[in-house]
Amino acid sequence: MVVDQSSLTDAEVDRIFRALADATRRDIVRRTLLGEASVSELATAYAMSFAAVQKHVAVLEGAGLVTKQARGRERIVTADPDRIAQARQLLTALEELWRARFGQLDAVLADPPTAPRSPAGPGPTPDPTT
Amino acid sequence: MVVDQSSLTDAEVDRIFRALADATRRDIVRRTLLGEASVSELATAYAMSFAAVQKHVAVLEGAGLVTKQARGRERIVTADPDRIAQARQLLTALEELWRARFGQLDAVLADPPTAPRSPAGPGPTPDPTT
DNA sequence: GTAACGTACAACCACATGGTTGTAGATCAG
DNA sequence: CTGATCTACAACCATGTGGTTGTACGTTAC
Repeated sequence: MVVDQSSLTDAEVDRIFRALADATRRDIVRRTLLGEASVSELATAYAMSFAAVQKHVAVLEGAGLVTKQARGRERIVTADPDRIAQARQLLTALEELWRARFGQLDAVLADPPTAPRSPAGPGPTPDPTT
Repeated sequence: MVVDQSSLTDAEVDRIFRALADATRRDIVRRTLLGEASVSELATAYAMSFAAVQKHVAVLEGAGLVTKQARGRERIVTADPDRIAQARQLLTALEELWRARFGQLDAVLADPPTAPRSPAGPGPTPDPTT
């Protein structure tokens, strides 16, 4: 019932999910959710070059999942929980869409005289040839 | 509170989010959540070749987001809402991780009999010794 | 000032991805 | 059987991705 005003472009959603489709980046999100960390601090945690971690952070930043702020010569990375919530909301919306498939149930309850139909949807009649 | 035993590999999570990082594939998931559809039926909905849609379905299938079942010469595609729920749960876990940053408040409320943990401090003193 | 540190960025490489076309095999309709 | 449909799969191409190394520049420490 919560009408979510996502206002996310397809391209933005692409970037968000793509950014999350990497274990290193998910771990960076975890760490920066728990507490801010500089890029170099993050880099020490992974078996890859500093530049590689830098790129991962850039991908996360491009997806809006983290933000960078300058502090002296360091760049402090902080995760944005709202962005994650938006992503989660997208998945929740999908699940609710699925629920709507059986949601004729509500219609049935509101419309008793209707014959109990199978939730096969607006497709052709199921033809089990097996 | 509900301890979800996802038991998802990093590689699996990668595949799930990567599969969701494409507008066409997300739309296929939507359609097949609402009702089953053959690959050729899906293909008519997009401005690309049948083979391209076939590949998208294969990516979704590889991620476990949809399943294919043979029906005559057609392959019926059906989305798996459980898989989507798993993905959502991963994001929820991240958000809860963030909440933990602001104190064991929830932990205290949800875990009364346990001895009071040492106040890890909600301040910016992260020391994630993995 | 000099050296070390943290970052940015470019160039490069191997490989995956998203698309195409083409060919071939099953299956349904006539 | 013949033809149309649906699918599978291979080959190919352009582009993106994840990693590397190297260089340059601002900032901190001494």
